[in-house]
Amino acid sequence: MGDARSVASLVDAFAKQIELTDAERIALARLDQRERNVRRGGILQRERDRTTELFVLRRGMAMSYVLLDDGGRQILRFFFPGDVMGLSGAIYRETPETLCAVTECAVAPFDRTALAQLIDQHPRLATVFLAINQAERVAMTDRLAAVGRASAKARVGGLLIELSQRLGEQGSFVLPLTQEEIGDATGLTSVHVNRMLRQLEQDGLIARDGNRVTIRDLRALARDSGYVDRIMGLDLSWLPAGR
Amino acid sequence: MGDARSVASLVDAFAKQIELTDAERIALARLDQRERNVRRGGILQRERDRTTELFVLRRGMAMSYVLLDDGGRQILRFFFPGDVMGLSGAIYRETPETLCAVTECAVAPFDRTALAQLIDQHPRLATVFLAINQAERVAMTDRLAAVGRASAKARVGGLLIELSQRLGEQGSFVLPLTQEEIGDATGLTSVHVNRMLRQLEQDGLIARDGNRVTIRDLRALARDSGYVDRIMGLDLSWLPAGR
DNA sequence: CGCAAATTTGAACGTAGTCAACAAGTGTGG
DNA sequence: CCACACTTGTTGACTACGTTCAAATTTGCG
Repeated sequence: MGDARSVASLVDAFAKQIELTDAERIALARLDQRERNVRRGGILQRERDRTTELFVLRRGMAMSYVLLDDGGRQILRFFFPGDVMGLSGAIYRETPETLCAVTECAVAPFDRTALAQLIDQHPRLATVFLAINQAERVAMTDRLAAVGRASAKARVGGLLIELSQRLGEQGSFVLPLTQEEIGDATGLTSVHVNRMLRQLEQDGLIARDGNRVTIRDLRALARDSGYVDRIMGLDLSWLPAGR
Repeated sequence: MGDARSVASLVDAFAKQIELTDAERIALARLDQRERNVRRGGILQRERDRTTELFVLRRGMAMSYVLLDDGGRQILRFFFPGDVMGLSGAIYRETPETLCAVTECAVAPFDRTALAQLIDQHPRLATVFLAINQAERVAMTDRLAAVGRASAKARVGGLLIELSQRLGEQGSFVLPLTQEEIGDATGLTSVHVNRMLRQLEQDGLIARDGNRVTIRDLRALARDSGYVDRIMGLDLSWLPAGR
């Protein structure tokens, strides 16, 4: 919910969905008062940890993943400023997934009891939370469909589009992931990711210069990748008035 | 969240997570008063529909899926009695996924405004909703990891375990899915699903008699499939008192 | 500068997909 | 009650996409 070089608070993220009352703004702001910096590769919480902490990502880019028994890992999603991280850790006795900083990050940690208190006092925000959560589930749905059915080229192309929407301008951005990480997110080997990247380049769909990627033909890339844009807005008009 | 031949209400499902107050029970019961029967294959809501309706599944088994541009489809999840269906349709202007009855079903429809009202009056239930939702996201996460990395045999094996937990006793159940549907859920072709089923049978991991499947060696099947049991309970001890 | 990580390329292999044909089961209408 | 159509399941031969293994090259960092 904002671009990775920018800074976004929880208030910003929620304000994009509904008109917040002053009391709601104050309550949300209380959740991200503290700030902690995390360096590239830093682990915020590890699979199987017992933790009750959640985070708002303020600056940078993070990801969540699970380790597979064969030693590999599956990257589940990427986080951008304004996103809440670690909700699943808060509701399970043991965290099911690892949270890790992709780039240097700033996060605002808060405890799940603060979340409970927020919901108790501002029920409408609970619904927004629920909606945002559901939107993330839908996004994961798209990933599942892509990983299940799409060709390697389409999967890589789709990921590039997603990243360019989040952290680029005019389709140009610095790729913060290694090819191995792209593979772990798309279910491919790093070798094959490499081949697909060069093929996309050769097809004229993207250009690369070092770590900088430029989408040259978004239309064609989106078509080839079966990319679905879910930014087309939630509809939260049915919520009751805020407190 | 019970077995598919049984009947479960929303109250049952929530009561498994927390101690409900009388007022909460009444409020939840109000959501599933009406009952509608749906025949096998019936569509509850179609992708791109504009609907504001949610459902509690009372009896039977249902599924959600998205259609892919190449004509295929990806089955996203299966629903069992006590599960809430259609939340994503309620928060998006257009439903992102189709809801379809796998077996003959009984559902209780309610409008999203009723959900908003519930949350407003019983904020604690909102948190439970959020938690259940998150648990579903985690389950989808496991699917993503499986589809992304696991072998065909492991994917099919994992699905069989999941189904046997939900609708079987002693690892024996009537498979309500065609092999094509299993393929659409696991990202495989029906032909290959067939091969994997017979291979699992030949390995002595399962037995088949018509549509009845019996898990012969759960231990080995779970190991080979990298099955993760997420039933190991949510931790909702941190919620405030109910109203 | 020197080392480790990341990228790039090639060749051989294997898993799963495709195409095709047939068998078995199911429901429908004559 | 049977004939027919249609869906579902089963099997074989061939294909192709992506993996594996290995090695060379480049990049970035201490």
